[in-house]
Amino acid sequence: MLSKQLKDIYDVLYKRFGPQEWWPGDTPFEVIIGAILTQNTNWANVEKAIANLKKARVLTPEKLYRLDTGKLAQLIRPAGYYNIKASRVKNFLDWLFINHAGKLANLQKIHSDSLRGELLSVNGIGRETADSILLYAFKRPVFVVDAYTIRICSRHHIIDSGANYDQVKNLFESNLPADSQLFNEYHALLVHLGKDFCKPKPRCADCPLNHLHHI
DNA sequence: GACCAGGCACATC
DNA sequence: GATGTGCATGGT
Repeated sequence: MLSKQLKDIYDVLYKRFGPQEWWPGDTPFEVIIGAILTQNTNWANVEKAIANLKKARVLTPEKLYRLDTGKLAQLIRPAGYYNIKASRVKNFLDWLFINHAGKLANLQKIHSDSLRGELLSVNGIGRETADSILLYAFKRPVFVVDAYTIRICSRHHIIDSGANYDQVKNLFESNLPADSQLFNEYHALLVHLGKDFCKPKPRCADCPLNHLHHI
């Protein structure tokens, strides 16, 4: 039974690592900007970039929308890929202001599937970033898949290697209750596990999930 | 110095 | 649909 297996994994991780209290960020807007900045980037570097934005007092939709893209790029330099990420932040803001009056509150009434489609239409927002925004900024019961999720599930034979993003997302969403708090904690726990035990070059001898394979 | 980090778009086959 | 490449800083 897949749902029991997924629940067992969650219980093991929660007991081992405890609550993760994601997403780190004071406001939904900060969560969204962080979701774009953390693409393929260590979170510690993103924190430096966000600190720069706060220090410059531009971490609001209005201020960032008006800020010159080159200036934005310099502020977010520590996050890496700063030119392309500055464009991506701008693309999101263009969409927000042109289609939704620049107000995040206007997004609350949009259904998750529809909002996901709109976010995916923004150049620079892909599936993981869109799902992170839906779950962590808007509390929608959407499961976020990332490189760690696929690697962990693949190595523990929960999915076959080569499974794509949507297959893995569908697996979790179909076999767990649609609970945003559960999905929040589950994804964060998988990332924690991945950082400690599931790097590309495996060091999985002491992985907490190993004892679940009691064949 | 090598490796890695909470991806994505785009070109190409 | 699968695969390869550019994008870039900073920690271990």
